[in-house]
Amino acid sequence: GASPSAGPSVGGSGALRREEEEEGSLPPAHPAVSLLQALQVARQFLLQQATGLSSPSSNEGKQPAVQVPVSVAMMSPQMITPQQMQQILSPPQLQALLQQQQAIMLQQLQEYYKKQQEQLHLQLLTQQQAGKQQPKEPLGNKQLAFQQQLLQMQQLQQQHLLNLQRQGLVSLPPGQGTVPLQTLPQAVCPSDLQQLWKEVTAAQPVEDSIKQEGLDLTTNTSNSTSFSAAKVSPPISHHPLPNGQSTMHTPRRDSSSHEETPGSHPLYGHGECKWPGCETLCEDLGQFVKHLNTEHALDDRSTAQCRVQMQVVQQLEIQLAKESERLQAMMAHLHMRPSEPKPFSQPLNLVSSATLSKSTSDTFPDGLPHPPTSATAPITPLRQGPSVISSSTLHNMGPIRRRNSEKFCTPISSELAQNHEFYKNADVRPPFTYASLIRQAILETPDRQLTLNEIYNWFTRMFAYFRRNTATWKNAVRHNLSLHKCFVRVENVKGAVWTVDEHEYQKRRPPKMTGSPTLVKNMISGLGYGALNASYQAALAESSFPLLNSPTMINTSSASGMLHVGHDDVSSTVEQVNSNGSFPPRSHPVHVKEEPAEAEDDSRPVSLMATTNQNVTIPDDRDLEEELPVEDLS
DNA sequence: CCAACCTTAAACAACG
DNA sequence: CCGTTGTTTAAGGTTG
Repeated sequence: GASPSAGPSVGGSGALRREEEEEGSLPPAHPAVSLLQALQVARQFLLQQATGLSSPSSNEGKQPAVQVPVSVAMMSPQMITPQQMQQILSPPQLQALLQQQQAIMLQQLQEYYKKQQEQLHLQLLTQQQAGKQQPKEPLGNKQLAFQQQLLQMQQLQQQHLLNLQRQGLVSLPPGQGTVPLQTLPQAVCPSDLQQLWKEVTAAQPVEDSIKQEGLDLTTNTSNSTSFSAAKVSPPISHHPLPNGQSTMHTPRRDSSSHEETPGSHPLYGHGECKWPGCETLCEDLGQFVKHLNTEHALDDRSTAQCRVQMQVVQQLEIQLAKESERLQAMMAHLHMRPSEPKPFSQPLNLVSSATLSKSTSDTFPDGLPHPPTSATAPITPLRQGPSVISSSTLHNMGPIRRRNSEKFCTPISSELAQNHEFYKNADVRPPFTYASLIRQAILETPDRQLTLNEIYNWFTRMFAYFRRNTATWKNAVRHNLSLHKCFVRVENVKGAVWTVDEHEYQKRRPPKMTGSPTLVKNMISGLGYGALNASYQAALAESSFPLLNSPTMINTSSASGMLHVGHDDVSSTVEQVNSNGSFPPRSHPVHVKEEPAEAEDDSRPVSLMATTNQNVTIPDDRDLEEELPVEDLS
């Protein structure tokens, strides 16, 4: 019995190590996988809401009890991978296609919304009647569940539309539940509304109208700016519903806030910038506009954010589909027939969403110079998506492993910084390699060293995705730690910690970046338009990046500062930035090798987190756990 | 088609 | 003995 590949090989200590290890790419997500992810997101989302998002996880080791039936994985349909499409089609074709696709998607989505709403209402009505006429105990629970489902649907819709708005996919939803008809921006003609309203209530014709609207979106190619006129409420993405809440919550609630802001901007609300990840305070619209143009111009960062945003939207769409499916199953189970289109009793989000789009696009908030847009202009044919990122988005959402994206387009820290909220809650796989993630985790800490377990915790804390298959990714993490030279293990009092040898880590980057003209070309065609420069900056940023939790800092000081600094000095930059995090100036973070890592207690746990996390849904008990453990040997 | 990368899986050792 | 931490090796997939 000779073991096939048994190779305990005691001797070789790292003999095989390649000198240039990379972290460049991202995980190869298969189409099926991505779908699976989406489904998982949906599930988790629901679970979170359903459980009132209070998961009593006291220790880091245990997962918050979110179990996702693997069975879901079976449901992945066949689909053409974006990658394949990319191979087959030329960039222009791709773009056109993408555009088309989005239009269709939107359209379908809206129809979907509508139908779902109808059905839901029907259900409700039926149920209520039934409930009145007969006590029917057993139905109680189900009904609750139902209503919850309904609420979730609504939320989803809201969220989705908001997201669409945020990225300019949709001009603006007049009603959309959050905006009272009266306060509709001038962009929408009342007449249009009325007509649509009629159609809507007529139930049948609605689809047609929606279709028209959907098409409208596409045809409307000439107008470049989409995120112009809109009074949009700030993303109310996460507000979990109280568990058993049964009443239909009218979206009204935030409508008031809109009315308060006269000449508003979709990205501006409550005195702060609503750009994902950025909560910069701006006193007035003017200031905000200025801020927008300086901080969120067309650069790599914005692009990346846009991409993620698109991802979010996609996830939500899929999620919605999934939930709807589920809902139907539920209804089927309860012997309710979602047929017979019945006029609903109250304005539905979805309806209003369908309403929108029409004329809105040309409206332009006067105060908006819009330099970014102009930069985007070259991409004329595209209109409905953030064209700049569209193609890259294509990569990004699919199975494609865009190794370049990390290096060229999306600095991990930047993307993370802006979207950690997203990754935290959505079960999507972060587009970074394990190596870069690990590094990020380590660099984030004041001492730049973490125990394995702390790294684990960081993963689970920062990414919903990593709350799932722990065995797998933990193994991968360990694997990466061992494999890459840039990760240095340091013996410590309380065990061993891992540090990053920035030098090593950086070592391989330059060759990669300059090394392949193909990549660059690809990138240009993909990202296009001035992204090259951005890529450079991205690489820069990636190399030197710190905390994700303080968006402000990243937005301004680090990002801009970085650009000016020059890539050679990354390390110094790192130092600078990190000093922000308040840690004892350690002269050579890199060569920590033998240090016992004396007293790194620097107890400043929450400080960073506190800045941004208000609405984080996930209770990190481990957070404390993780921060404290350091030996407070007084 | 190949090489380079990355991820995943798994065997195995050292340690507490 | 078990679980964690580290190391290695191998295989499979993607990309250039």
